[in-house]
Amino acid sequence: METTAVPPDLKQGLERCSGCPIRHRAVCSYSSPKELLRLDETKYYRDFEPGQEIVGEGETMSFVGSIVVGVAALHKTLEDGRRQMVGLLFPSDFIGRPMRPNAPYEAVAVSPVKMCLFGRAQFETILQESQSLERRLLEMTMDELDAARDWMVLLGRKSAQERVASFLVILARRRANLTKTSLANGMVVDLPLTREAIADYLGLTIETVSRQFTRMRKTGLIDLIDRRTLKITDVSGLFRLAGDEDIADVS
Amino acid sequence: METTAVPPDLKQGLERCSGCPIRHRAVCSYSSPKELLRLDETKYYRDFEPGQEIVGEGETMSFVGSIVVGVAALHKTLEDGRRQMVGLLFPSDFIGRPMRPNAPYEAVAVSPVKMCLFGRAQFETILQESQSLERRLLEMTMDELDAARDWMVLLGRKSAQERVASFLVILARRRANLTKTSLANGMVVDLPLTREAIADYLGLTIETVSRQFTRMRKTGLIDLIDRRTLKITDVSGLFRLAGDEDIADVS
DNA sequence: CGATATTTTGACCCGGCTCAACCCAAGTGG
DNA sequence: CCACTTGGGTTGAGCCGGGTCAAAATATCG
Repeated sequence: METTAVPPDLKQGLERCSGCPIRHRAVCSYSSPKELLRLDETKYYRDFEPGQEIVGEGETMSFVGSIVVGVAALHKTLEDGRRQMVGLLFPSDFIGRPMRPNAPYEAVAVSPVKMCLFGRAQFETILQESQSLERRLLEMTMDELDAARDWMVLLGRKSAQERVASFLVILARRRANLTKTSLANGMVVDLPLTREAIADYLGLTIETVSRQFTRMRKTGLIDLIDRRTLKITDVSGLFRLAGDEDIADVS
Repeated sequence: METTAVPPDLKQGLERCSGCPIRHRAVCSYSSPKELLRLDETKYYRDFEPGQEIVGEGETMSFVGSIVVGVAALHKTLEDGRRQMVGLLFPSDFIGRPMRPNAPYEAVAVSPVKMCLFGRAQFETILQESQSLERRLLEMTMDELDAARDWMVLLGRKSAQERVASFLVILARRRANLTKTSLANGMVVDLPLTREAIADYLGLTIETVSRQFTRMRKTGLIDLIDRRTLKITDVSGLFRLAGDEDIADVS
């Protein structure tokens, strides 16, 4: 139960948990200073290149952990190659499920990713003894379930146009939260995903995604700055298109 | 902390928790006899008619609890009336999320439903103090999340034919588990849902669902016995159509 | 037995998929 | 420095699966 067998240089670069950028939002956010010390001893960091696989579909996971920096995607694939994204993870999101050795999906780094990891067995042991970790994990799982259900509505009932609009709204919301600016016309959003990944997210083809973008440009809802950046020129129009959002907090 | 204000006759019919049909699978399945006593004191039963609303979308829930008998569905609805089912609940499944007062979906009884309920605030109190309840709730939430993600693949990438096949496979699996018989040709499955509910489940229209059923009848995959019952005449064919299942356990 | 709800079937249409060409930016090596 | 490749993105033409609308068939229920 000492420091685990991790190359010491991996411990460099990022310091103790107390200074961790996701300290207050990740699975450890309810942990006491004492518990944090224990996690501190056990954790290690690992980096992933864009496109690099974090775990394969069906594979046994040797670790679980949180995204500290970057974006990762969870995919499921049918035998004939059709793919559907089933999770999009940002810093502070957790990958891996205690008590469930096998990943039911593939996890891939979308941008350069830094993860804070724990050996799965070790994490399970800690979890057994920690009410606060378990509580937070329950909360985060419920949030993911809520997101998954909104996503199901999108996939089951929305048109291509509405799907793309919803996707942009999600990104804009996220960004507004993070930067604590309000959603406003002229807001610049950068797309963390390629067209292909967006298509996988939305249950569409890349061609359709592309067409919807240009259509929204022609309608004056958005400005395409470059392939990874766009400006929302008509927030309320976009929200109306997306369909299911509380327009309430568009100020 | 006594018995809550519930008409005493509701306490009849179903006895103490120890004899409860879902005792070993519900949220309370990890609870000690001592904890069970506490739950026993707090719980009450309530019945819902088919079609009756259990909670409305966005409504504040005054209770949480488990389905003891029957089937319930969770729906989300867009402003223009398009509906998508986002959850299908059977006995032992749990409705309501601690620490989240508002339901993000509508819950409706599909068949006559008997629920074992707790006041939401009371349940939250008990949950604070109970590792075993919380652990089980976490497990169940993760299971739901897994199901939701399979469902997303269905909605995002499968054809109408594949969706209906997948739906039947899910029902057949469930039934095989419950009755402990293996999946076999000639297995009779009863549909707990109307065509409309099936369509909502699958992200299709009732017409398409109907057409796919008759198509599968003509192909010799199934026999339609009556509108709520069918016989699977070609299990492996059905599984192949469904596409993503481990055909492994078709014996 | 009429009356109403559910399901099936048919005819037609359209949104999004397929296939293919083209564009554009960023390497890469001669 | 330029020709060539390479990978992502856009655009166009045509098709088809599943939606829409309408009507017939089949329960279900007083």
